[in-house]
Amino acid sequence: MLTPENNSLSAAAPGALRQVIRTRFAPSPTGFLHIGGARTALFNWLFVRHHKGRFILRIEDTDEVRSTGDSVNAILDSIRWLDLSWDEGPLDDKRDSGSYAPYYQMQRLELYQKYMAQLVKEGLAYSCYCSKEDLDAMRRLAQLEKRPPRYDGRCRELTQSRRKELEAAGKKASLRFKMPEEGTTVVPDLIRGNVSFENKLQQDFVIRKTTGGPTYNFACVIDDHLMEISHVIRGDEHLSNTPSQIQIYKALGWEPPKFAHLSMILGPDGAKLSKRHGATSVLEYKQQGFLPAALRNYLALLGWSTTDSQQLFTEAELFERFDLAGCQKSPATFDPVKLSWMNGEYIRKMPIARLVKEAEPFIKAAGIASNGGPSLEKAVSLEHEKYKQLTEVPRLIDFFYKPVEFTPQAMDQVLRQSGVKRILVELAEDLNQVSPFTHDILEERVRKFCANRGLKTGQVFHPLRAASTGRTEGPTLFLMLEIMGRDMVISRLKSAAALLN
RNA sequence: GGCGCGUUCGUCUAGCGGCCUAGGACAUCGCCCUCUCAAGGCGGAGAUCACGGGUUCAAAUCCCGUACGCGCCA
Repeated sequence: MLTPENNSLSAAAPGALRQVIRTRFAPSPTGFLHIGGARTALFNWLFVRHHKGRFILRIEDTDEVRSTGDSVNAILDSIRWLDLSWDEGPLDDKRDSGSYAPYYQMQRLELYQKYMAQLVKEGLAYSCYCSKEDLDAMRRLAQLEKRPPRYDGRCRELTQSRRKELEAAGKKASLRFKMPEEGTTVVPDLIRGNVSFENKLQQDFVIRKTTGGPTYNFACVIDDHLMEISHVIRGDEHLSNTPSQIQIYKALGWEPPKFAHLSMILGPDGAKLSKRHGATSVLEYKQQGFLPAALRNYLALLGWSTTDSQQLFTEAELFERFDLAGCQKSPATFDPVKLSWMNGEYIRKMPIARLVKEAEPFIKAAGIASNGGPSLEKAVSLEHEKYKQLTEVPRLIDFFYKPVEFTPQAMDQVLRQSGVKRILVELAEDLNQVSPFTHDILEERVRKFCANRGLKTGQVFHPLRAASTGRTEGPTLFLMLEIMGRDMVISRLKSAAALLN
């Protein structure tokens, strides 16, 4: 049971602590966490880490039909994977719930009701008995008369007795907020400057649905205030809602937080990024072998930049350099190619042991078992500079662990060339004498092999690679042979030779 | 439809009145390195700063309008 008394907030004076930077990410659990949401969460998080404030996670689950527990889990998993640690929010084994709990809106209904009652009492909100049909008719008429379709305020002045009648007739009521009819509401936005809206063009918006639940615009205000959010950093799509919210703050005698509206993320065709553009869920990026740090770095650059256009940032640099002033007003197009490049940069900088650890799930999923072959560390390190995504690791090392499969190019362009069979047979014999079987000795030996026969190095190197890996591309040859080991190399040379006539 | 926001290389962006013959990054092209593929190094191409008017000695930068895109309301 939540009452103002046991809500610890009543002890803390709202507004008094505003110098503490507090931001929040408030997703609706109606699906997975998508890239746009992740970017919003990231900016809130970076802003807070820069200012040494607190990052709050709040679940806006008041849409009873569309909200699901699975979505909550998917979103929390995504945020955890991205490592955007929240300081307060849904309980988690190691996180403090904070003193502003609960963080699920459905558990805060009594709080909303309290402030709804206050507004009604002060004459700032009123019951509206219009049915969906009434409202539809109103809209159609407005369209016919070429007026903007907005609620005409007809229930504002209902008499007590009329109200009773309607209620007796079983009419369900929503609660509407009385918007001021004159003046303008200015939204001071940290990214866009002052944006003003004329009050007479706004409408008396619903704050409580007929089902009894609060609407987004209302719950959001109550929570942001009670949770002492200092900066509301959210997507552009909420800018038009902000004047309504500011009026609620005013009606309740509260000081609004600072606002910052982030530009949207678009797909390659200029439309808002969505499923038809490919992967939009954060978890899909995990599956595709992106590293959280790389995704964070890439996302940070979508709509934010420094004056020197720095591209790669350590986490500490991001904390230090991030600010709202560097945020872009215009929307940004998501570029998977650049993300991929950046991920490659992160992989290259990663110590090999760490890379192996990160890549292991992908290696296992590809059916590669490391027993019976070289160590994964050795195999993976050979192509360290080549991976852009973790998903590429298995197919660049699998020939160490699986039977050789010859690509058409390896067959046609290399192995089936004349004289190759003989080279392979002789090479197998020659390399069998090599000791120790190390890359420098091997290289010396093979070069000598070429010189003795008057062959160009390429005439031998390429067949050697094709025979031992089945491919025309791969890691640096002699180091690869060393790691493969004498037995495997010799036997592969022999069986490749046997394959040729 | 009304209101709001936006518009610099294909993409992300620097730029906040003279430093801009517009800088960086990804992508692209060429060369070098080289046993292949990468990585790396060097270099090139790529933006009439959406368009049209102003203001100013001077505008990508300030003001107004138009177009287009997007968002919100329904």
